[in-house]
Amino acid sequence: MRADAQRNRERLVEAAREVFREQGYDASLDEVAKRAGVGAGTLYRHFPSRDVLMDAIMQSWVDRVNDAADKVLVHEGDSRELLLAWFETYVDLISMHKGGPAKITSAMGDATSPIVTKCQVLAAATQRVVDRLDEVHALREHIEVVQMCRLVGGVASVADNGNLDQAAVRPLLEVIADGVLA
Amino acid sequence: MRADAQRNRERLVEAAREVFREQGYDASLDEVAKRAGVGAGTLYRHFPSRDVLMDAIMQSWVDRVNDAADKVLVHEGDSRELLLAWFETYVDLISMHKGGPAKITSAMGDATSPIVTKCQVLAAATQRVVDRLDEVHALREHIEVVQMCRLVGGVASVADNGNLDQAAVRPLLEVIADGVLA
DNA sequence: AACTATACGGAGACAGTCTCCGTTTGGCAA
DNA sequence: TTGCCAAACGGAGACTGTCTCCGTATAGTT
Repeated sequence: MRADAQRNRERLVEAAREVFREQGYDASLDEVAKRAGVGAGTLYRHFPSRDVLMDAIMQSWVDRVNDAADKVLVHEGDSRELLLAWFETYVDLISMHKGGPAKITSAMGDATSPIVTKCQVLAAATQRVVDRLDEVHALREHIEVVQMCRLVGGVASVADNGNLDQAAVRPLLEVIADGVLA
Repeated sequence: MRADAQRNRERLVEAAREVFREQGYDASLDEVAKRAGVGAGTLYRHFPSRDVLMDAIMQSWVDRVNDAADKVLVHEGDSRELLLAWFETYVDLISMHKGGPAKITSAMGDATSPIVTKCQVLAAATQRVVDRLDEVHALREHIEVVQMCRLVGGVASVADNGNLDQAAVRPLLEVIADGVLA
């Protein structure tokens, strides 16, 4: 890749991160281009769709997911507490931008989505938590990781749309936790 | 209201019902006006926002919610089956248009939303089911109806966004049911 | 039939998406 | 160093959807 292309790409990702954080996932892409100091054509050449741009933004996010899972797993406490701690972390992780929870959760299990790799990271992290719980046979049988992600993602979507705070989300996560525990 | 205004209003509601069913909640409002054979101004005078139009469309839907609750409540079976039957019905009811589940669920508990009355109907129907279950002390304590609506609404939103079929939704509802049952 | 409050319609301002194509430039080969 | 050209740029503009404004039409009254 040519040096100017590389530079513009980075500028675009940085601008997008900024604009999406400020205005949510539906922010204007022309605004992103403007803020990056490039033409609209350049943006669409690098990132043919909003989702592809989203995916690029999230490169660094992958590390954060894994760190967060590490952190939760060293925690002590019973199975329910561990699971709830992960659920709350999960909600935080996918709620970076307005519209993010719905976006990510709908891509969960869709192999053609531009952000599959990100979903896989999230699913893998959740799998680590599930493995830990399986060691002590804490979970009901036949529960799949994808299903847990959908359930928690659903709660996060509702919270995102309805501007619910953590206190309102907590009891919902408790119901799900109790539902998946044996 | 003048007779022509009345007529146009009805035409608009009918056209909107049609267009939303075909194209989902994000369909073009100018398209609705066109299909109704009126100007855009007329549409916006009658219905200042998409939500207000949505609310008008749903007038007849209210009856269907109550009928559906009646139907579920005469059903025999244990508490879990009753609850699951209602959850599945609930998902169907709020999934009339693409984007509907998220819309309705985010309005749940927001007193300023133009579709509050519709949410109240839904919550009241759910309350009837909850009352029945409380008779036999089937539910865990401290679970609020709004929370159940949010949980099931979350699943419906995810299913709507990700095009999940009933078979994929069922296990998610089971987890929620097991989580709220004592 | 005349009057007027009410309602209508659609042109057009505005905003966002995305493409097309003339122009510029980075990097390489001579 | 120079010349070349594939690669990349930029932004005008086509297109779509939202919503308003105001000149025009008419329902209902007197």
